[in-house]
Amino acid sequence: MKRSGSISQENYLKAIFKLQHEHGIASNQAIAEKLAATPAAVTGMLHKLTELDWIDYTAYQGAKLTAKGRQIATSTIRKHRLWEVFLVEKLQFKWDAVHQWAEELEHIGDANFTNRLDAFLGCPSTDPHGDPIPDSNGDWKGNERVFSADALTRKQKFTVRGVSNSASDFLRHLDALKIQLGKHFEVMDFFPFDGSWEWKDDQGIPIRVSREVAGQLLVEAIPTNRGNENQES
Amino acid sequence: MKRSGSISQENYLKAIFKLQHEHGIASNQAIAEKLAATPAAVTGMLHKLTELDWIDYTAYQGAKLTAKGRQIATSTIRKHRLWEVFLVEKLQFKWDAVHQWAEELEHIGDANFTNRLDAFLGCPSTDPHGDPIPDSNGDWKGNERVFSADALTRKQKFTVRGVSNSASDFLRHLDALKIQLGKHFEVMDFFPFDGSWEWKDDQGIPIRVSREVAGQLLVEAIPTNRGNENQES
DNA sequence: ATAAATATTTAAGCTCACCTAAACAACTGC
DNA sequence: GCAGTTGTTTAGGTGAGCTTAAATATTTAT
Ligand SMILES: [Mn+2]
Ligand SMILES: [Mn+2]
Ligand SMILES: [Mn+2]
Ligand SMILES: [Mn+2]
Repeated sequence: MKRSGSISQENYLKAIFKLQHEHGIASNQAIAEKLAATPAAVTGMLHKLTELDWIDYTAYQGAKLTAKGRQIATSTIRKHRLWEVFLVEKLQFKWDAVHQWAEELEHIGDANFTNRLDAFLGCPSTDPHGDPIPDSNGDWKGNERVFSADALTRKQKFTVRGVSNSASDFLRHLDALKIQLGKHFEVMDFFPFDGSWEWKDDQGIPIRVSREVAGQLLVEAIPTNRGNENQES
Repeated sequence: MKRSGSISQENYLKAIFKLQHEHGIASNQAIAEKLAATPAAVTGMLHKLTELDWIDYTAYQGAKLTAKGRQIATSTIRKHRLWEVFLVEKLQFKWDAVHQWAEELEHIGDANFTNRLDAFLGCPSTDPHGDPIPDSNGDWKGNERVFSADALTRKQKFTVRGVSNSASDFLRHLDALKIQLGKHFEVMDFFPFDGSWEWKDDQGIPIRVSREVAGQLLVEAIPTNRGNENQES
């Protein structure tokens, strides 16, 4: 089996997929920004993707994926995230170094290839940044209990579940703070002056976290034993 | 670190590298055949590679790699063969299915990436087809004791070491004959009529091997205990 | 409602890597 | 040595995916 679309086409579909989730529709400008291209280039490609029936596109309105377009987009995202797991788990890359390579690897391999990679990696459900990995049908279960760390409240215990920004400098900053996915913390204090926090980790070691960091960190609250609000059976 | 050359350029360097080994120089026509392109396309690319100082090229004469060109070529071959090992050993692909994917994967990753992949695979010295894997300096030790199976002699015991043709249909034919790399055989008979052979494997099971198969199979003789000709200390 | 600002499309042109067809150079046979 | 064959290069052109600049559509502000 060959690649569904060209590398460029797959990148467009991926961008449209993500923008559609955020804004309901992908505007020309937003696509252009995400792909570091000019709006003129985007218009041209949107025409081509419309021809291929991978998007529905109305001039001046924006683009939405068709079923086939969505399938290609999610399969590309699946490959991207599986390769990132491979690079971290098997090749020992740091989590801030894998995106650039995954951006190339995601365009290689068919469904059979991807399923073998998936099996080899033990069918992981999230990538090294906490993002969910779609299954071969393009479906995945998001964790609804995850929310941005800037919405935490005092005394709350929580687990770090992901990042909403995968930029290298942010990830390296988290390394410096010894903040890793899966690690447990408790909110000690919040400082309205600058929006910063004091948390303490499972060893009782305190850290200071800026508003910028908390705003891009995804966490899941740990229900307290006595507190029983919003508990799922 | 980014890719040394474009994908197309790397494919040209790889082709020139192999042709140079076979014929001392890479002719326009031979390159064109290997890359399934027209001679006119090759001339154009040879000009570009000359500009980049990756080849020495004299019009109407042919191309030879410079030191830098050789470095890029061997590093691409290294990546190709390491990925083939990965696909067979880790993703359980059959040896006739890996070349197509390696042809794409070989263009991804820098030296650090490749060295990590190499380490993860346990620094293999040959790929699934018995071809040697260059080290990070582009050097490798060929096995001089390897020769084509059609030069075997009666009663000779030998080990299958590689194939000089990696085409899928040939590899699948070897699978059907249960001929695998590393397997031991003994020559039972040779039939000059059609150039075919009878061999028997380490279980004593006899197989018939055609001239076409023997001519593309690489083997290494197993020295007999009493015979001591050409023995290295 | 209209003017200004913003977003999008069209127009023209670029680079890369390829193609075909024609011109040209280099070998080959005698 | 010259004709014919083979191999190579040049000339002209294509398509994908870009660019900038100009034209046009849409949205926002007054
Ligand atoms: Mn990524
Ligand atoms: Mn990509
Ligand atoms: Mn191969
Ligand atoms: Mn290749």
